[in-house]
Amino acid sequence: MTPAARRVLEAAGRLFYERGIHAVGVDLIAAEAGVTKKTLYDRFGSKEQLVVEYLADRDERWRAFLAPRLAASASPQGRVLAVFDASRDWTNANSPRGCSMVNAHAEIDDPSHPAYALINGQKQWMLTLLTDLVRPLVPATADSLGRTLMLIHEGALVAHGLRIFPGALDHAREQAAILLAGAADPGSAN
Amino acid sequence: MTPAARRVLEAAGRLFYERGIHAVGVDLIAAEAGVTKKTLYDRFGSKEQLVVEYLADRDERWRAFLAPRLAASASPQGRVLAVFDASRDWTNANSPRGCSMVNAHAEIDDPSHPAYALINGQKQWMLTLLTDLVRPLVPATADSLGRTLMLIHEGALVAHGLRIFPGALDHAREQAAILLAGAADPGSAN
DNA sequence: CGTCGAGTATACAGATCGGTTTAGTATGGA
DNA sequence: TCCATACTAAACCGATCTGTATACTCGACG
Repeated sequence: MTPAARRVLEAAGRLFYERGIHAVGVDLIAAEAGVTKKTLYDRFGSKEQLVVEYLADRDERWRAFLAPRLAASASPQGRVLAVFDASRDWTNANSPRGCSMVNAHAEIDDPSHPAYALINGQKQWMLTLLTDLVRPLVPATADSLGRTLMLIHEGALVAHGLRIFPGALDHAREQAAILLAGAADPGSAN
Repeated sequence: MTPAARRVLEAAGRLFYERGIHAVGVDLIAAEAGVTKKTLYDRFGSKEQLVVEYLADRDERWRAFLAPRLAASASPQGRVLAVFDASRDWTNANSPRGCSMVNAHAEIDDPSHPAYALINGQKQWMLTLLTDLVRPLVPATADSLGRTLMLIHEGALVAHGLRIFPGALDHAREQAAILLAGAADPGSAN
């Protein structure tokens, strides 16, 4: 990726996330990147493709942010909680307005849009991750617990983005810890 | 509200929800409503105001949908579960693409936009409702349990809208029931 | 009978949209 | 030296955007 392309992607990412995809025009992106529209179209071809690369880049950076924290956790419980810790730090630093995938989904109705598969894939990856992390703890009910953790996690991202109440991700982490403790205990419902 | 205004609001609500607010122009709304643009602007004044009335109307209809189900439940537990049941039926009938408030929020960056207060008010209303419903059960920890239920509920709406896994609202209801059962039990955490 | 509100039809305005085109500059490697 | 790549500058395209203006019809109501 050329330096100009990197600046375009940075500007597009910032503007798309803060103002919404349809609300941001390519002229503004080019201007903010200090680049002409010709360069933008030479590198990305279309606004649609730029949207796809924006989402792919954000997902990639999130996974790179999460990976070392997962690797640093020794226990399954610790790894699940590391996901919530990482989400808290990530949202505080990069996502005041909630999940970029969810927000982008709100603006894209066409399921054949190339961003659709990316958005769905990202959520499936998170669900699979959480489910796989709890499988050693609760082999029989890993799917159910994974889904519950997913709901709490997604709910916390929304609550954070809409400022429903402060500390949503901390609260989510607490509840996740309780669920994990209850799951480890044999006589528990789930 | 005149018949033409009602048709405009119906068309706007359908199109805004299905395609996104910025993706739908007033010309299309007027055409779908079988109305001229002049009539639309005579009744609503601006697209922004139409957006506000779209969200207000949807919120009003949701509350009207929920109210009798709450009234029909005798116990606090039953009323909380009635919220999840109502959400499941409502989303199946009206919200294949998730919460209209969350989706609208993704498209509105300006906190001074009149829709902002409406969106925030709707979420605060839901949080207060859930918290007040569990207060008789757990007077000391109602705020915490209300927030947890809110996270699960919002997460389920997102999971439903993004098709993360099927039956998200049923799963949310199950988990809510477990939380309520655990909360009623004295020796429990939370 | 007269008036007023609600509506249609249509043209228009100015801005912005995504995207293209033409022309030219600077750089670095074969 | 030659040539491809990366870029700037700026004009241009047709379409669409929100919003307005003009002129008219129709029915209800006093």
